[in-house]
Amino acid sequence: MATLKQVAAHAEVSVQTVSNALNAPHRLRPDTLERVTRSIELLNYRPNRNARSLRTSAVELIGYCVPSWPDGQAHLVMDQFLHALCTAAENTGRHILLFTAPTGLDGMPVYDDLHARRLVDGFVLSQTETHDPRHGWLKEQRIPFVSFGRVWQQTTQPGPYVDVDGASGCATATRHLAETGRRRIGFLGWPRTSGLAEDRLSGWRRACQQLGLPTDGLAVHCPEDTLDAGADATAELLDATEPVDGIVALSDVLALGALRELARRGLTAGTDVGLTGFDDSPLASVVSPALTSLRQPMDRIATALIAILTATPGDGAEPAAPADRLLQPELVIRGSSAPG
Amino acid sequence: MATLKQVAAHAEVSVQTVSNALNAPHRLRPDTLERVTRSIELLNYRPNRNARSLRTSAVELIGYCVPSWPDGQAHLVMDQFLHALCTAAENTGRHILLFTAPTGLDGMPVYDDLHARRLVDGFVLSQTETHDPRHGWLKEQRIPFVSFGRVWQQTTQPGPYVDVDGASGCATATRHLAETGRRRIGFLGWPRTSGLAEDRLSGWRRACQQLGLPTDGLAVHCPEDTLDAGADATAELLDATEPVDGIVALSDVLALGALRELARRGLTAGTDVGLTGFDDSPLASVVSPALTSLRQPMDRIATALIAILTATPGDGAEPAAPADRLLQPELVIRGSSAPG
DNA sequence: CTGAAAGCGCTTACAG
DNA sequence: CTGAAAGCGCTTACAG
Repeated sequence: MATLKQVAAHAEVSVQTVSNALNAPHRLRPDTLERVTRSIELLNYRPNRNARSLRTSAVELIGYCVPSWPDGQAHLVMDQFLHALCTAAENTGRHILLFTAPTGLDGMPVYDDLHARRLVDGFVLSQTETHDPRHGWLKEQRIPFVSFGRVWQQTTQPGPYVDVDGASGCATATRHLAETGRRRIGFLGWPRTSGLAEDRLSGWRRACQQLGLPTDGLAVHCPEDTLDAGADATAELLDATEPVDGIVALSDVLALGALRELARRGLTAGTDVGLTGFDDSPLASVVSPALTSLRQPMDRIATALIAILTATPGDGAEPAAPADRLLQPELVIRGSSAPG
Repeated sequence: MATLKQVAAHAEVSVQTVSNALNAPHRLRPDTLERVTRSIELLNYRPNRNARSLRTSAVELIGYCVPSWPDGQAHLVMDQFLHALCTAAENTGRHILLFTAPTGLDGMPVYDDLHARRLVDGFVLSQTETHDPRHGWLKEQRIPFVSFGRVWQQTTQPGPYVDVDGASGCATATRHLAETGRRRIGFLGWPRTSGLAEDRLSGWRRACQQLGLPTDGLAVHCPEDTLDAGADATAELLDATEPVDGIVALSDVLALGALRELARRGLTAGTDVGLTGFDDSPLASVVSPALTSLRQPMDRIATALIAILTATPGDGAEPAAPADRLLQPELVIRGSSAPG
């Protein structure tokens, strides 16, 4: 492995000049730059990142805690997110360092340690929970971070974030069902203690109200995000005196539960009942009829996360406008919401 | 941030002694160690990893290329694999660095660069293709790596690997179907140019022969790993003069295609036809009936990968026996193979 | 068992 | 525009 010194000797300049050729080429005279560049290529020189990091105390590495899930509950769009995050990081010359940590406050010593030992410059948080305690802790420790997802605090969000506009997404899905002729559209949600659930619910309610459609008794709060819960809630909506003809589900899993319950009753999604999910997970295109779902714009999310995390205070690209932090999901229309 | 120097001053010893307290505590007198340890804790000292890496030229980081998939084709068990890999790496004091690269030989400059700049010590390869060119290239460059998956070369495997015993797994699945009363068991595979497909096919064939069951005309090679391909192949097996009553599918996706085709014909998996998949992906437990599938032992795979990659030549833990490199998948039995 | 010193490979004021 | 020198925070032979 060639070093800076060897390149300098080969090009007959000082090491400082070689360093400049790499990091501030405009400081060199064109002919010097040319000569140094040739030596660099000839010797196949690559700067040692550890030496650089030691000097600059920036490692260009971003920590991401790989979520663990209770048995079977896979994170269905994680590979999309990770790929997007990786690409966005690489576009700024950085990389993602993966680690595991206990959930909640118990995991914070791990974050602290990675930062203190200078394995990472900062963190991207995801799997953000309602009232997630990590954000406040990191902020207090002055450890750089950015969150995918809001903590849904009453007060202000502790630290920067990017999120998907779930309310707007569910409103879009609701309007879509209305446009395909549905007049009684139910909502499959989670318990109201979840900020995310509340947000998506509000979008459905707002759209219904604007369209003059009923909402009373049409929102069911599933105790957990499982097929069974989704199926049970769907049964409830179908057994009502006035059954629904459309269902906006807060997640693909709940929507799949709805799909199962419909099939069990001999009903067809898309024909008898319009149905939409959320996340556009791999499950959505696998079922039959395929599931209409709201896709999170992972590339834009990742780019925004990295941009915020790596923004140097005072470079003008300061506090992103709220609109930049709340990205719109895209409705991917499939058979489950075909015109009835 | 406290440095070694500051800790040394506080404990009234040399920096060398503090370093030893951390890396070779047995060299210190107990009372010295005690005093130094107290200073370390008091000052909340954490060794700077960059300085250490610069000196030792080992970064304790392992590169993993996050796969990108053509639209929709998600890597359904990637989150399981990544979590296991992360945990295994952390158990040896290491971490995973994520990166993206073009597939095949085109990506090798990225690997080379990460290694040359000392961002990683080596690589874990997955998504190993039949005749994967990466292995030979890395070996030639003397860049440390270990592969999840075999390259299926005629000659010897270039470099160390860990893999799942697909042949044995499919034999197990076949015997399982036979035990539940199936007598005519088909196989849903991929084209025979795939080493992995050939391996799994051989397990099915071997088991059928041992059980005295027919195999002639019962293996279908699906052109691609999609639901449609699986459904078409299943139709072929069911439309034969003597239709099958059992199906071993090489992947969960193909099995899901089979499930769809069965349902379309009013047949029920588990009752009319026994069916198994491979991977135990999140899809398996979501469909109805749920899919019996072969689960890859991710924790053991990851542990073996890291152990092989980080084995220092000459520490006795040398060449793993073939048995340690070929792990057995576990048959997770669900409704699709319920006794008929 | 403990310490003084060199050095890993860079970057960065500071001179010239 | 270019160079000599200091220093980032560690570890590692080498003495004592």
